[in-house]
Amino acid sequence: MGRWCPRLRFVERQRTRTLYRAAGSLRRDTTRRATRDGFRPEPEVRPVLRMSTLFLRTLREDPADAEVASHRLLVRGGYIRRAAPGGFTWLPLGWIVYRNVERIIREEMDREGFQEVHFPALLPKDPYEASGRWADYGDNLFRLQDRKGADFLLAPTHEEMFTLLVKDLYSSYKDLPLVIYQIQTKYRDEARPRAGLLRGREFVMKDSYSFDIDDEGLQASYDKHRVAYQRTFDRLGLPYVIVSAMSGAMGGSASEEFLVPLAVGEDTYVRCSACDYAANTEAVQVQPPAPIAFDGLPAAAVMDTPDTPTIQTLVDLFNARPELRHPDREWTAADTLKNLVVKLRNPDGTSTALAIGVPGDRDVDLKRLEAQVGPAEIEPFSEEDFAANPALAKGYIGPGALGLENASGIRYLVDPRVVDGTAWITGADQPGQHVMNLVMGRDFTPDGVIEAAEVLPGDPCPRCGSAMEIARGIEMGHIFQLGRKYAEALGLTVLDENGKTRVVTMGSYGIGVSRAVAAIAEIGCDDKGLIWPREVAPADVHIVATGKPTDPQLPAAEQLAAECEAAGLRVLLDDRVGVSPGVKFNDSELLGVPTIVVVGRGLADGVVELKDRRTGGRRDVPLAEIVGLLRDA
RNA sequence: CGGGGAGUGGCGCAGCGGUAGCGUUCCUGCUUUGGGUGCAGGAGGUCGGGGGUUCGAAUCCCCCCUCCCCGACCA
Repeated sequence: MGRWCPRLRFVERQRTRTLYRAAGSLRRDTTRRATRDGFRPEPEVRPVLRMSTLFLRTLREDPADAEVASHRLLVRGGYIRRAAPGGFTWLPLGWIVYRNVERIIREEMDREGFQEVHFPALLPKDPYEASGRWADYGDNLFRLQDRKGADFLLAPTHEEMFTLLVKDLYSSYKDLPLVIYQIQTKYRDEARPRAGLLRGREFVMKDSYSFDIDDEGLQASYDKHRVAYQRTFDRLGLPYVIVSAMSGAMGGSASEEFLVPLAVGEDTYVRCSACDYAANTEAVQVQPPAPIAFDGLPAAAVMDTPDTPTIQTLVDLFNARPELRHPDREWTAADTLKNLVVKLRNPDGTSTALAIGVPGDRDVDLKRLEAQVGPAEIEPFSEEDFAANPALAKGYIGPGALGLENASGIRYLVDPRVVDGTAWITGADQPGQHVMNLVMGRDFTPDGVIEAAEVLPGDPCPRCGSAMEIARGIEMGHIFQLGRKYAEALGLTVLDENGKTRVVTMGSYGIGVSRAVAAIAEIGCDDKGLIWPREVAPADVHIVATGKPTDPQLPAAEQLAAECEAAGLRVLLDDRVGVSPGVKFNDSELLGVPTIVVVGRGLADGVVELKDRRTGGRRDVPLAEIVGLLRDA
């Protein structure tokens, strides 16, 4: 890393940019890339994009197979085109937008001193076999064979390759810390690709990996990414919520997701209405209530409760029968303890039964459960399984039979709300019988606690106790302290200052690049079309020439476009002849360049119309002032 | 992988045993030029694929593929 100092380079870049801008010879956000030899500016002037020759066809109607706004509008606006199940072709405008997004991400990575590399997407099986992921990844992994029958895969992420690369080249603590990243096409054989770019089987991801000697170093690398991601999403114009995520069985500790709040998103998260707590539902930790003393609690009693197969019928029965009624109030589902038995399919192919007890007013959330028991997968407990375990009375299962020490021998875990001294109505392990006043800690003792009950709106925040709300979002980024799992599996060690071998600790950090394009489109659009933030837009200004082919508007627009180009602005010029103004206006709104200039009937008075795509606001501006206005905008 | 819907010119749709249609797009000519202008002429389709039934299949039957929506999984 020695000689190359990105931080310094960045400062230098800023300075040069200011100079260029002052000279009016550089477009505002010109792309400049870091290389070992210094900064190499791209061509300083981008030629005007002319709609008369642009490889573009906008559609008058929505494509029928597109549901979400971003998919609909990106196809209709001629940005992308479906080419394969879960795969899209980028057309010229789309590719410009895509590269802008990529550039912003790259700049923010480089700014932190992270270094870019590039792996193949097509990889041999061996490293993934060594890490165990060849088996663990399951059907989502694209697998193929070469002509000799050797196994390959199309990489879904590159932890193994990064780990091996560093192992290849580095062997001393002096080489660390290190962060390297790539922007790569990734492949996942999604069961259901959908929503256009939001979830494809081929997509582009920026993934970076940090390598540190100790936990403090890992934390520092993690924090750097956190900050870099915040800056990146700000520049992309994407609102986001940072939520705690499950690091689960992956062996990591800290893990956070950057979610863009969108109803079309597939991630459910909770957010506190009072404090800044936010978490993926899988990661929500319930705050257990205080235990209750056993003194004075009535004794448990078994009751005949025929025809009560559901929680609701059970509660109704208890409220209806005088001898079962609660002395002070109506019974509710929250007074019951619901017990569910599932089968865990372990990665090694074996199965274990697991029983879960949750308050009867909520269901078991299979996603939360799976996050807790991963990498095992959940299967329903079948009729045959019930038959094989006679201690279980289906529909009347209770703590009396559950537990490693009890008749069923099935491990029994309960919700954190089930604390010592709480009394429950629950199954009595005999058909048609329930037990009431069964007290936790006195009458039964489960094998442990599990976070598997569903999270409901209004549940108390684990941090401050205020009511939480539930929202949907799309995962745009994930930062994750991997720890030593991959380094251990693949033997990545370095010598420390005492000459002792140390296993390196790692972090992995991803941003969905192609997904970001869709998310930005989704966030910004309206019923007329797309609205890009300026930095990712395909142009700074969309100049529309109206009037007959022989009118002065077209030459005036050409002239204006040339002046803008010279001033460093990126221009999209609608110079199509014989296209009516209505069509041009509609296209300009569909395409979503943030600023639109109409060279039209005001030209006779020396003015053009300046339109803001987002607000719809428009005003006449003297032709002579327009370039300055745009440049300073 | 379960449940539901659908595949017919670039796009949107109709046709549901008897010669493949409409709108839009595209091409030509005229017309129009501040919100998808009007008129006329034209181009463009292995009716998702394969098998079967039938004198005859876009249409009926079987298998497969693909797309969309809701669930189970992921940036």
